[in-house]
Amino acid sequence: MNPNREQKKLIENTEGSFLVDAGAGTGKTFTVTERYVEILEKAEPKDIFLATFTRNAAEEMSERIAEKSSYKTSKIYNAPISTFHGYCQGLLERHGFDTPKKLGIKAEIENIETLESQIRERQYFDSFYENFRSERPEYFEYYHLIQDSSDLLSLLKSLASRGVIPEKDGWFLKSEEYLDGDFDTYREIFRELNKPQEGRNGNKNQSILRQRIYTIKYKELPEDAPSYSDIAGDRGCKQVRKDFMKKAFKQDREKLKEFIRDIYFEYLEYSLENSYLNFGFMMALAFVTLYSNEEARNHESFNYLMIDEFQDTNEIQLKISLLLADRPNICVVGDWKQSIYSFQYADVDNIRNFEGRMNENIAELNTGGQRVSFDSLEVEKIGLKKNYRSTQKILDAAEQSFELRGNNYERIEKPDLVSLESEASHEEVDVRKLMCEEEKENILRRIQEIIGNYSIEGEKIDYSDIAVISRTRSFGLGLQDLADEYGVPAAYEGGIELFNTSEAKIVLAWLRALRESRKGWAVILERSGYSLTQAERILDEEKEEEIPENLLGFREKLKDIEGLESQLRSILDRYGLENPVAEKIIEVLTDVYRSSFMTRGELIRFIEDNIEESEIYEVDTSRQRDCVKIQTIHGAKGLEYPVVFVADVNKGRFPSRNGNYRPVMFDDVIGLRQRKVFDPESSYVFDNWRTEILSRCVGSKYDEERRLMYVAMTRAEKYLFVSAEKGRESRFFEDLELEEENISGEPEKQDKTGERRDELKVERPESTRKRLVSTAERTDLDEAFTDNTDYGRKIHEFMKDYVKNQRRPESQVERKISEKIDSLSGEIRAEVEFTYPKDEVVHTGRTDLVVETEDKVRVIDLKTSENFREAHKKQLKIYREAFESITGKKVETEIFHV
DNA sequence: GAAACCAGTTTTTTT
DNA sequence: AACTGGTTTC
Repeated sequence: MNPNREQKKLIENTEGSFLVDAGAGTGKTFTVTERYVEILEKAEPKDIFLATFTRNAAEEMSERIAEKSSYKTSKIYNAPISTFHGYCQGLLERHGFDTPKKLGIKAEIENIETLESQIRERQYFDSFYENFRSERPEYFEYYHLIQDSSDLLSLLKSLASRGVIPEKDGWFLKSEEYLDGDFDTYREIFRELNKPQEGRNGNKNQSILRQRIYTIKYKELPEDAPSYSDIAGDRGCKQVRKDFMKKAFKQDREKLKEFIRDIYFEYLEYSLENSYLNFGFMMALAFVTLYSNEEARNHESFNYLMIDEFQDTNEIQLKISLLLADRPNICVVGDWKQSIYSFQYADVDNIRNFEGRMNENIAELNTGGQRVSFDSLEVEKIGLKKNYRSTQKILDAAEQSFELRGNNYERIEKPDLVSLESEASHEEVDVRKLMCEEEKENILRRIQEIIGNYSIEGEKIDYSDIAVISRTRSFGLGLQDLADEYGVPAAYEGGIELFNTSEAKIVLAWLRALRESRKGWAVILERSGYSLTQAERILDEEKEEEIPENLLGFREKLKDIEGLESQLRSILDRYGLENPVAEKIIEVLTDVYRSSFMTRGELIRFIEDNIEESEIYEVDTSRQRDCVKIQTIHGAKGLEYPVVFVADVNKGRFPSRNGNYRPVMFDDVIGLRQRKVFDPESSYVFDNWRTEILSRCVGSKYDEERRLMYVAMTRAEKYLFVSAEKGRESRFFEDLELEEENISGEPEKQDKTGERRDELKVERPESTRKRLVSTAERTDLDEAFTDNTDYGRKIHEFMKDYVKNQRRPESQVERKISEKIDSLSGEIRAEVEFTYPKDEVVHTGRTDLVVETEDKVRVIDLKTSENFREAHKKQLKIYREAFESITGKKVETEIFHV
C-alpha cells in the first residue's frame, strides 16, 4: 500500500505540530503507524508517546508498528503506546505519591484501585454523601434541590474532565474562572439568538431565543421573579428584552461554588483515603502531578507526541499532553465530524479549536514558571480527504447529516467541512431510504432479498457482509428476537443489561428463595403459571404446602448442590435457558462471588444493584459465523460493512430527545449554575428563571446526533439503507434527501439450518477494531469458544493436566500456558485448596498454581477475563494473606491472563 | 399568518 | 422537560 499525497506529507513531516483532519475511511491507522515507523529512524520507541482511545486500538497500533519496524516486538509492546487512562495510571504510580498534598489532602497515592464499575462508585459516593449531609447542615438548601446523588457525581466528573480541581481552601489554578463562565461569549450567543427572524415579505418574526423562552410561562417561579411578559415583552414583540441578557447572567453564585468545592474536595479526599479513583479523578491527579512536580515532568517527557481519535479527548487530556511534550512537536489526528462521546465528557472544541485551545492552556500553565517547554504552538493543518471505503453516493449522502434538523423549528447552517472523495474501486450501487409500517420485518425482508439477488463485483453477498445499526440498544435487541423468529441468522453485538434479562431474574428469584425469601417465591410461582394474586395469597398465608411439590423439591435439590456454578447451571437448565446470556450470567456471578469472597446476601445485593443501575455487560454472540451484525452506532464506530442499514430513524429515538436535565449544571460558557432555588420561607423549590434563560442560549443538542448520523452512514461501503417506520419518521429521516423505497412485505420464514453457507465470501477489509488476537489464534479460539465458561474450564483443566505431565499443548492458548509453567522453578502444584480463618470469617479457596521454593511462595491465578480486575486484586490479596499465614514464607501473587 | 395555547407522548450512547 | 401537532387568538 502506497500513501497518497496528503498521507505522505504527514508521514514525512515528523518535525513540528500538526492537526490532521482524518475523515472516515481515509487510512488513518495506516498513516499514523507509518509516521511512527518513520520517527523510529531517528528516535527510540520510548521517546514517542502515542495515545489512543481504546485499549484495543493501542494493541492494534503496537501490532502494526511491530510488523513494520525492525524493532523487537517486545520493545514496541513496552513503548508508551496506550490510552490516556492507562498511561496516567502508570504515571500516578511512579510519581503520584505526594500529589494529594499539593491540593491539601493528607492521603497518599499508593496501591490505588481504578474504579471502572459505575455501581461500586455509586455505592461509595452514596455512603460518602449521606455522611456529608449530616455533617454539613449549612448546605441544606442544596439537599432539597438535588434528589438524585448521581447528578452530583456526574457533575464532579465533568468538572474533573475540564481540569476544574478543588483545593482545601479554594480552587486549583484558574478553576474558579471556569466556574464563573465566559460572559463575552455568552453575550455574543445571546445577541445572535435574539435577532428577529426573517418572515414573509420582509416581515420580522420573533427571535429564536424568544420562541425558546416561551415555556418559562409554565415554570414555577418565586414571587419576585420577572414574568414571561417582563422578559419577552408583550404579544407581537420580536425579541427578548435586552437588559435580561445581563440580568440572567448576573447571579451570586458564591454559596453554590462553595458547596460544590466542599463536596468535590471531600469526596476526592474520601476516595483517596479508601484507595480508589474513578477515571476522571485519576486524570485530574495525573495533571496535578505533572503540573506541580518538576521531577515528574522531566522524567515523563517525550520528543514526539501523537494522539489518535483526538475528537474524543477532553480538556484535561489536552493539558496533560502539553506537560508531556518536550518541545512543540505534537501531532493530533481525528475527525470532529465523528465526535460522539460527549457523554463521556469528550469535548469537540479540542479539535475544532485546537490551536487556540493549546495556546490558551500554554499561557495558563506557564504563568509563574515554565512548565510547558515552549511558549506557543504553531499548528499546520493537514486534511486526509481520499476515502477508500465508500462509494461517492454514500459519502454525499452522509454529508447531508449536517443539514438535518432535529426538530421543526431548528435552523441550521451547514458547517465548514472537507468533503471526502471516494477512491473506492467498487461500482456505484444503492443508497435508499426505506419506509414501512413494520420496520423490523421490512429490514429482514430486505436482507433476504439482498442475500438472494445482490452481488458485489460478481460475488454474492453473505449475511456477514450486512450490518444493521441503530441509535439505541433496544431496537437492536428487538430486531435480534425477530430475526430469530424468522430464522434470519443475526447476532446482536455489544453490551446488554445483563441482569435485566429474564434469565437473570429467575436466577435472582431462586437465590432469594434459597434464603427463604418471599420475594423470590413470588417470581418463581408467577413463572410457573400462577397469577400474582394467587402467588401473594399463598405467600401471605404462609402456606408453604400450597407451593407445588416439584418447586419445593427443586429447592431441596439446589440446597444439596455444592458450588455456586453448579447451582446456577441447574437453575438455568430447569428453565431450558442455555444461551450466551445465561453463560455470561454464570461467568459474572461465579467470578465476582469467588474473587471478592462475598456472602450469598452480598451476591444478591450485587444483582439488585446491577438491575437498578442497568449495568451493561458485553455478551459475545458472534460465534455464529455467517450472520448479520446488529450494533449501536457507538458500537459500530471504526468498523465498516459492504451493506449497512441505519435503522430506527424514528421520532424520539434518532435523534434522541435526551433530557439533559440536571439540578446543578456546568457549561463552558455560562459556568456553574443551579436550575432550581430553594425558598426557606415556604420550604418550596422554585425554578430558577435566570438559568432557564441561560440554558436556552447554550448547547445545540442535535449537533452530536447529526455527527452520529454521519458516523452511521459512513460505515457503509456499497449499499446504504436508512430506515424508519411509516408515521413515526423523525425530522432527520424527513430531511434526508434520498431515493425512497416504499414496498411493504413480510420476510419469509427460513430454516436456520438452511443457511446458505456455500456462497462465496466477499473479502472484507480489515476492521479497525477487535483485533486482539491474530488470525492464527482466532481459529483456535473459535474452537475453544463454544462458550465462555466452558473455555475457562477447559483451560484450567489443561493447566492441571500439564502440571501433572499428562498432556501436551495443542492450541495457541495451551502453548502459552505450557510456556508459562515451563518458565517456573520450584515445586509446582495446581489447584491447591486452602482454608484460612480471618476475623470472624473462614475463607476457603482454590488457587490455580502455587510455586514453592525454599524462601518464598508464588501464587498464580489464571484469568480469562479482564472485566473484574479489581475483584481479582482483592482475591489475590486474600490468597497472599492466607498463604503467608499458612507457610510463613514471603508470598508473591500474580494474575496470568489467557 | 404568526403567536399563543393545549393536550398528549416519550425519555440514549459506554472507554 | 421538551417535544409534536393540533386549535384558537390576535
